Amino acid sequence: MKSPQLSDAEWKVMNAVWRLIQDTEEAVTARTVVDALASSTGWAYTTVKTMMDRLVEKGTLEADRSRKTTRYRPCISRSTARGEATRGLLARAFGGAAAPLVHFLVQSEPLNKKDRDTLRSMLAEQEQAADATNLGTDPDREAEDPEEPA
Amino acid sequence: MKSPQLSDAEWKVMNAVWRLIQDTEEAVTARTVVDALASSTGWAYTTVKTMMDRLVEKGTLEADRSRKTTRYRPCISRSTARGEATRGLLARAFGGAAAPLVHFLVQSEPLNKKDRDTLRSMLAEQEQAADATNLGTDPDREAEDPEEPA
DNA sequence: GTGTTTCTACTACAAATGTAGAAAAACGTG
DNA sequence: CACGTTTTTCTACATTTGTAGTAGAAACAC
Repeated sequence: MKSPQLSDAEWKVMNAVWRLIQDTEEAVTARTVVDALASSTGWAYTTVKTMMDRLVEKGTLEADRSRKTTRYRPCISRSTARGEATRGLLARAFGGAAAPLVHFLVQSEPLNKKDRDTLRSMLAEQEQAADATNLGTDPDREAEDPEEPA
Repeated sequence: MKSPQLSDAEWKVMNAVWRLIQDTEEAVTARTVVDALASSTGWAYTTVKTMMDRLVEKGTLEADRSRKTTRYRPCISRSTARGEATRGLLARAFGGAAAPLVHFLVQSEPLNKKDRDTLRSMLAEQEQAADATNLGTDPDREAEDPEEPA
């Protein structure tokens, strides 16, 4: 079920596919992807084709061979892939806890006003959710602090 | 200068090294690391040793051969490594922009009260910094929104 | 239908990663 | 010092990733 983590080059391909699909609403050909990547990577047709076929094997892309030229479409959404990659990073580098990564990100890359506002309202919502859950509960105990496993 | 991205297994080793160093304040032997990883990975001595030596080649660990048994110590701090890994993820999967990842994280893993508070005060600080910078400036223009490159 | 352009399928091959065994070297100790 | 215990060094080997060439099949262009 869990698609394997994408490699660097695979991300480039997938990013192109997601973008193109979004633009055209249509499954894309390898050629389209090659062209889309040409300026940034300069990859040969066969290079991209090889990667796309490998991605099909991995279940990340799906190939539609019903027409003259094979069309590809993602099997997982960009956000799913992002989620998996993020969980991977969290697991590998942050002991699984999201908070340190959030802090790190906000620290290292100050957000602009819009993002700050969005974030604040997300926090407010969580505040509410927490309040609701914790009515009549030990007011100090809200969420454990997962520590890196030994 | 930029240490290469660490692989999964390498993160496990480095995590063990950072943890042990923190505990003991002393450069560690391969044996110590093997033992520390034994329960979670079951790796053979030579496996760990190989990885540690490769990490030395990569400049991630430093070997001190002045004593009978080689001692290793990290060449980069855990936070530096985390930063690099995070930048890698941002570049690969989020078009380089931190905000979407922050939102994603906060959404997918609600923060506890302490973390929320910390985060809010970080935001407040950035608010202030932004205000200070923007005195007498077009009040709408604060930070551009980097878009995924074509 | 013949030539030209494009695709597909295979194959290749080097570097990196994951995992470890074997043999040699060094250590510690009776 | 001879011997058992660790360490170190080398070597090995399967997989995955990055990158592409070739040859034959298909499709297109007239």
